[in-house]
Amino acid sequence: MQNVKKYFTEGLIQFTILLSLIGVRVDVDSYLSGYFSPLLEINVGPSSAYIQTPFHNLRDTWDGYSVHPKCLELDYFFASRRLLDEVRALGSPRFPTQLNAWLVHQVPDSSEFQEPSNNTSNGADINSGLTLESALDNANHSDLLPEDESCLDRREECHTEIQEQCVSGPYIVTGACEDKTDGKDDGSDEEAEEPAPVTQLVLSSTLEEHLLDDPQPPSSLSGSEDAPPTTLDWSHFLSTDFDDLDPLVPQRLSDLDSDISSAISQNVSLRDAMVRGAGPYDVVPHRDESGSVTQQRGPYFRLESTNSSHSDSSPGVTAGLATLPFSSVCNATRNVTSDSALGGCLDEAVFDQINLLGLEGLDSIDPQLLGSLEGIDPRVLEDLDSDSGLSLENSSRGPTSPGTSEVSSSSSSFCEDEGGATGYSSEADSLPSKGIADYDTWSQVDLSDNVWHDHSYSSPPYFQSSAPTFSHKAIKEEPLSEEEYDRDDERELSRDELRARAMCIPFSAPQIVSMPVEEFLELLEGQALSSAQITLLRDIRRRGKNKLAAQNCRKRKLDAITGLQEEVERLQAQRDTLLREKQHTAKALGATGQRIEQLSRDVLARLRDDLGQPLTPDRYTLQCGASGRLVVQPIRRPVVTTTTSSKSDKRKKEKKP
DNA sequence: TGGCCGTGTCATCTC
DNA sequence: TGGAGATGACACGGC
Repeated sequence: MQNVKKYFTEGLIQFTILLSLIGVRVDVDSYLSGYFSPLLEINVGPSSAYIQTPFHNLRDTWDGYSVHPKCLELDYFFASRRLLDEVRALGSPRFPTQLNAWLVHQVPDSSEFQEPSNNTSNGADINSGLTLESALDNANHSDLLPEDESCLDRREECHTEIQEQCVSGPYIVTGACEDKTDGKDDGSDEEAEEPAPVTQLVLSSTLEEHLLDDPQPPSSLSGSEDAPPTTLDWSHFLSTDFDDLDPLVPQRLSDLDSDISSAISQNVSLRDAMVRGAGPYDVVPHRDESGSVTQQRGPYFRLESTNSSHSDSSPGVTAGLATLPFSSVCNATRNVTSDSALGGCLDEAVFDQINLLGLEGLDSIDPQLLGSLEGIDPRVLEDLDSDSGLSLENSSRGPTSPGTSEVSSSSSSFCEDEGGATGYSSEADSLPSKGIADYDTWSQVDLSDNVWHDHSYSSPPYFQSSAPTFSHKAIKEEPLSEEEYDRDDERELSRDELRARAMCIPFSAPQIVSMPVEEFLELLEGQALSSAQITLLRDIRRRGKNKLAAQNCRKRKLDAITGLQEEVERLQAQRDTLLREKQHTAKALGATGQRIEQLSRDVLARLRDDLGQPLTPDRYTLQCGASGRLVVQPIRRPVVTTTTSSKSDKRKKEKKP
């Protein structure tokens, strides 16, 4: 029973859509007890959930029907979703048909590229039946004219898609691609080369077959003579209620033109078009004259903009309101069947979801990327945020570093950045991370790449042997090799080193500097040192730390200077840019002022006063009111009072008292 | 030989 | 209150 009901409803849906295509409106809601009510919504017009415009107010009373009195936004939105599911259940969506609709839609546009003779036989007839969009269509064509070979290439790609889809027709072939039309100029031989000749096309509707047999262009099917009453109602509606929509749509026709032109210029790819928000749908209102009243949802995305183009031709209004199908041609030619009609709605719904899926796919990528990034060392990621090597240095120092707690992060890391400039503590900090064993090597191994200063500290070899009781972690590192001992002996020792040696202090300067305060205090207390030795140890430690601090301070200073220089350059560039913009604005303002002045003169020259004399700019001026009205006003010259009169007045005033 | 630069060191301040 | 860091100022050596 469920299947029977399903088939019944499906057939009813198709029949309803077919009727709606020919202008007969059927309220399916009353038959389908609400479950298939979305069909009515689809028939009625665009979903306000998509358009986000107040046009649903008009839609509610459109054609005398009260569509959905409550919760229009959500209802339409979910209705579209339900319809999508239903159509999916009905069968596979026919995207090729929809694609052909797009291509057919391009027929009048490409007619500009065609020979006049082609227009007479193919797509030109489509244009012949158009009345509403003549001006807009011309604008589109004018926009298309400058299009170069890229557009042709796009059309060739489009043509390829047609062939691949194996669903094509004579109008599509001739209209979609210019090269194909050229081939038709040469003769009908080109058609033989078509991989999908017309006779081999499989069409899903009898009407389509009729169209194929009938050389008459698709638009003629829904010509003005056979236009259903609904189309007339629409025309009447559009012509009468348009002014009411004016405040709702402040955009101008030029905006629509630009949109349409852009949409046409990038028309070929269906995916692109769908992603772009169904831009080509804006173009479609051309086919409104065809009379098919299928409530395509084409204008959903662009309803706001299309409605704004209210001026003369009002094709945008046609499209926007309704719903008047962009694909009237395709509807008339191919999508007249229920499948096609559903496909018109379905395809958008499907592609909406595809777009959503695409976006969701992006979201789904992130975890993958994150997952792939999991294998990366977190420190590397931290480096990306680190503007300097300071934090890196801290992380690389490792727990075995004796100076981790003692030496500040900035100071120790700075020495690493400097390539081991002259900081012993820096070397002491960096050594463990580099696998260098002992602090005694700190001054020789790495530092001297760039700078080797005499003031650097080093501990003599005998310090190593003479400090067996020192429990610092650094001492546990690998001992110095004999070569390193020799080099340490050979190199010139600093003053503190010499003093330490002279006073038989059993610790190296790096050890003294890098060890924590607690250990240093324990060292002073537990080693039974003399006061001179303690003072020297404190001085060594103080000077060593101050050295690192000075290095850090200098580096920060350089960084600050560099940053300020960059800031200065950036601000100078910004200043130059602003100056250029100012000049351009001044030029534009001057040109506009001159143009306004010229226009004022022209207007005044055409006007006459009461005496029949032409108005001169010296006496009259044009004022533009807030309402946009242009008013001619006489120039009021200020009364010039001479100095003598003012003086006389003063005298009079003085005499009066 | 004087200037520049890098570095170490001191004095001072702040935390 | 002492330690540590920051910083200006100075000295020194190398180029």
